[in-house]
Amino acid sequence: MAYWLFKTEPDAFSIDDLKNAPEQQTFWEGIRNYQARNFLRDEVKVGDSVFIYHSSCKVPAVVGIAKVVKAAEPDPHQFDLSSDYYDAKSSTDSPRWVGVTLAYEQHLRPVTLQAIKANTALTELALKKGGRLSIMPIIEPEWQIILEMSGQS
DNA sequence: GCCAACGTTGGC
DNA sequence: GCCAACGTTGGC
Repeated sequence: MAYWLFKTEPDAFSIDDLKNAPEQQTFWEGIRNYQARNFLRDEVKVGDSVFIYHSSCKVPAVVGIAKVVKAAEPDPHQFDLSSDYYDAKSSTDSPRWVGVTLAYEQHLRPVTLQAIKANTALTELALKKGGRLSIMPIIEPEWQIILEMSGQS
């Protein structure tokens, strides 16, 4: 059982989109970064908990929680010529990119990047290090701290 | 829209 | 396999 933070641009796909999706689930598509891919493929497991983080928006923040309901499988967009995520160097024999399926759990009172940066108890969080990673691990104590910061625990 | 930080690419 | 150039990300 592990904890993760997934970034998303709310203009493209927000926590509300996840909540409103069929069965409140979505295939987390379009990860095109090797480090993030390796996490998805090797370490993200069914049952893991995920903070949804909104980036590239007015108030970057952790806005909710989702659960992993399906382990990594090939991202079909990499084979779709008409997709922005198309990758000519990937093949169906050995797909380069994968995605997992997430299920909506709950909204949180947003925990802003500003607040996260200001919290000296959060020392390990990759977000603080200006990481551009779209998927990053969170250690359990820091997951709890962020939960408490949102007023839930 | 700027810019810093980081990842990826490609020449050698 | 190094490293410079280039592209992308994402906060401000």
